[in-house]
Amino acid sequence: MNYKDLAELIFPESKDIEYYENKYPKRDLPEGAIVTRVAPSPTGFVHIGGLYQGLVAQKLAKQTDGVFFLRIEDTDQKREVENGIEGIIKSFNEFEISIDEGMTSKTEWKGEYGPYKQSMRKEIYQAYAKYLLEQGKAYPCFCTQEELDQMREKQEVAKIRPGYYGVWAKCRTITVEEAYKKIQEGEKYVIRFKSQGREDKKIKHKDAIKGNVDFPENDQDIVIIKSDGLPTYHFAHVIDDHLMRTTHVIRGDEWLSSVPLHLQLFYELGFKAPKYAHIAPIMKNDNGNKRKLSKRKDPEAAVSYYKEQGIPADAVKEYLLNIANSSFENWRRANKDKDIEEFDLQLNKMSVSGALFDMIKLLDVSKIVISKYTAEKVYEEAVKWGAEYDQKLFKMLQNKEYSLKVLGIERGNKKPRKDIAKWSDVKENIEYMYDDVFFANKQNYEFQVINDKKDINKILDLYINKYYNENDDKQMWFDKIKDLAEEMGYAREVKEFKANPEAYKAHVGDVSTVLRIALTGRANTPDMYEIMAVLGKDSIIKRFRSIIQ
RNA sequence: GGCCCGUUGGUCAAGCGGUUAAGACACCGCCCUUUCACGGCGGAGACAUGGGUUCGAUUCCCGUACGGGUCACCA
Repeated sequence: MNYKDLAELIFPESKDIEYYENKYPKRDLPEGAIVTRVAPSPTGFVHIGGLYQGLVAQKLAKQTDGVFFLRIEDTDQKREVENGIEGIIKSFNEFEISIDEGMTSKTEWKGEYGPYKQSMRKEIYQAYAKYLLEQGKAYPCFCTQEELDQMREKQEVAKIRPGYYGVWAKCRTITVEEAYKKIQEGEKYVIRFKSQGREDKKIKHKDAIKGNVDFPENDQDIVIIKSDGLPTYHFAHVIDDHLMRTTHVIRGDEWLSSVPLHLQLFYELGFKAPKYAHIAPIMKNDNGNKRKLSKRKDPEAAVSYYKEQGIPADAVKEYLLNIANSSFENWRRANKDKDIEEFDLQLNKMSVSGALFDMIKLLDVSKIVISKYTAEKVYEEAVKWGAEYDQKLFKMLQNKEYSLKVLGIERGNKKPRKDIAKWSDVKENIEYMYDDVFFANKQNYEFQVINDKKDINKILDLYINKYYNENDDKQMWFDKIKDLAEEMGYAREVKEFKANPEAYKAHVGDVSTVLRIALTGRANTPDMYEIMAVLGKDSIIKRFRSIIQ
């Protein structure tokens, strides 16, 4: 009896690995094209870090005319959540991080290297496990959880490095006959990889982001096939990225210390190892300590958060690119209207350590992004967001023609306003422009320099009855306000007033402020000429009359 | 604890043996301006620490401190 017999007993149905090697041939791609992937688990939560990694991986593939695919890593059935896969696909769609290959629904995929879901690849992993078994490079292990726990305890007490290795790897020395018998008797087992590594020897690894990193060799006999027949992450990674012909594995740096194991697995299987790029996580300051953005504690860790808040996907991507390559910011300034597709992302310029997530910066980026949108685009996005998250806003925007005018105020010129950072800002920003909303809200007119009731009444009265003409151009319009100021005994120029403050009650700016507050209920607004033009004469008169007593 | 990695203003970060140590966000002031925003100009603010190496270290080496990651039949 030999290894082959044992392998045959364990995986009688498995195909020869040649079958898979032929089925998934080397990709025919141009020189320098890279193949990357994003490989999340369907836990029902899409982390911003996952999106970040996906964005980086996708850009790199696209830049080189390579391939970017989405693989679902669902080998831990305990963690899988209903609609987890759909959620992942939806998120990548919403952020327009398009995949060339991969799952398109829970059961369907596109691409020639599928299935792109690990639970559907069970037989593939088993074929390779069998291949290892046949060569004596893997073996069944019958240790129970309790035995493993006890072993660990002993190791801890004795202050020995924990793990299943060397003399501690009990099942390593079980004879083929014995193992055969146990399996026939129905004993539970896992398949472990028989490591040839030595802890006292070093391996060199050159990471595309972290640079040169030396590690001790792996000497742990890690589990490659769990008792449920599914592979562990390590084994699935090696098999999948080999068969899917991934050239660059871009993943979170929590995997960095597994590199010796992975390299070893690639080597023992006879595969060429891919290049690795380990991305530092996005962190958060928590009482002076840095920690990864946490699913439980930080709402902004979930990609869904950005949608709920109404922060455009474009803005989130720009911010993420900022973190990825700080040169992006300079590029953006020099190329204000270019698509981010044109930015050349470089792995070796990525930070080695994790950046703190900066919401204020994100919002700043977002303001700039939105300031460049057309009124039409702002309108569409705001309506879409409102429909889902804010009915009042949604209703307010029903009149499209009017809303476009409102959203078009000071938009489209060389120095557009930057006062919307997220769609949830829109309502507060423009609600006073809608008569029904304006009059429904209680206005607290807090007049400032000029606060004499009689003067205010007179200013408003004179303005609508004597001065306002909706056909005036901006110059004429402002001259009229100056005339009004003069008539009322206010300085018609601010400079005049400053030069001679004793001569006047106040100045034209203060008169304007009265008009502005009466018109909008607030002291700070965009250009008043444009506001009046959009509101129209009737509304202006109605608003002023409601104040004049 | 072992093993890896990191540490430049509040934050993101350029830098790669000799620099007045960039820039962005945030902050402050001024200008522009009928308000706000935008824009322009200016300001404050940093090389964790101790030893080396060197004519010279933010940059190279070692230690210390601090921070992060990892040590599963989870990914």
